[in-house]
Amino acid sequence: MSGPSGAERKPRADALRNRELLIEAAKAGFAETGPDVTLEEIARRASVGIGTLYRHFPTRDAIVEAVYRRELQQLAEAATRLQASLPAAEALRQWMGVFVDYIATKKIIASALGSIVGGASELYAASGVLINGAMSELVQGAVGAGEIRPDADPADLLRALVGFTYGATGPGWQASALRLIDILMDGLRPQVQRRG
Amino acid sequence: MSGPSGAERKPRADALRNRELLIEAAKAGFAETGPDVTLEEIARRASVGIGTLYRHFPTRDAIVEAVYRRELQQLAEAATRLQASLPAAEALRQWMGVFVDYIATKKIIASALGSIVGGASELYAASGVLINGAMSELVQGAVGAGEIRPDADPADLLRALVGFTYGATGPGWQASALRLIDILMDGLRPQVQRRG
DNA sequence: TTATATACGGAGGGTTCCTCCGTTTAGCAA
DNA sequence: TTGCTAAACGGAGGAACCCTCCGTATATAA
Repeated sequence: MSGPSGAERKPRADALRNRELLIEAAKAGFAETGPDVTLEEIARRASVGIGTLYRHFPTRDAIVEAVYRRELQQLAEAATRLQASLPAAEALRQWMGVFVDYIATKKIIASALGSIVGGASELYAASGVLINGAMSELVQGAVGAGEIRPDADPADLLRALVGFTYGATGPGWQASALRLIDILMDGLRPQVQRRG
Repeated sequence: MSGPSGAERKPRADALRNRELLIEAAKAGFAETGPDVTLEEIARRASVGIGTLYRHFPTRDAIVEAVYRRELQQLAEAATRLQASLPAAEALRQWMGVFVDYIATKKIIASALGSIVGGASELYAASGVLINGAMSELVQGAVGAGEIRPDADPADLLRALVGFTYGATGPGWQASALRLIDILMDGLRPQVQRRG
């Protein structure tokens, strides 16, 4: 399935089509039913057999990753746009707000997000690179501009940001997350002879 | 099982004993095997039948809550002690550090912690009161002493703190959480005519 | 058109959760 | 101490979900 290289054939059209149906079905299933939607339900929504689902995605995590890699691509692109149009620290702040809005809108599964950011799993490496890279760019820009403290670690901040979205089910979580971003940004201001 | 009130009998000694065995077995099972330890395994460890486990704890969440209510009691008590011996903002900082250490040592299950703090579920109401109460006391003390900004919301800070422990499996998560607490505390300092 | 590799669907088995019912046992009253 | 009965027990069996394997279908290349 990696393209025609020598003796290999290109994937059949029906397989490509079914894979796409499964990703769309999974995306809808997670959004409507939640993280515990059964794989049988996803297969049913895609009008394919359960064996087909497993053939394309050997584990539940595999289909989760496929669904969210696309979503996270858009977040990474937002970072680039914000950086091009705003002062560095303000771009960082705005991006974090976009992140929170995005999580709220797309209802990304908490455990998947943790794995994507944690980076311990090979499966989520591609998604992890996108989102970790975006945060790194933003932080480096703000540090370079002298707008946030130089000891700010992008990985720390991404963990915090993901943590602010954690439990994204309560009624006021979004407003709470945005308030926390404000406090965090205040804490990131360059220190003026505080504690050495 | 709520004590002798009128015609009701007090619980039998064997039931009380088995309930205790189940809680201890669950605690050990979560710590050794992780959040996915089977209920059959917990029953086996406690040397009781699976029906007995269900009789005492109708759902997995019920036994999780019972295990962790005790753990969280100790965290709540730590807040009281720290408040009695340290300046207000320093007590808050230290308590958050103790919280992180506690999560690391006891390996509290992330989803349970989220539910305890979120407060949406009746099941976790007792545990939630403990931990939300502790944070409220600490924040009120620090606000009253003029050591942190008056708009600091205890529920926000608790969400942040829990979020910092999220994904508490990576190699450097603990140090990262402690760094984030530092940044958060910096952000909580009373504002000096910054943004109005 | 033919041959063959790719891809399919779903039956069946494994695991875990959960209930129900026959049996046991603890506690209370006489 | 004895008898009664409600509380509590254990585990068999069924449901739900995950996962694999194999007979069949189908897309693609020659």
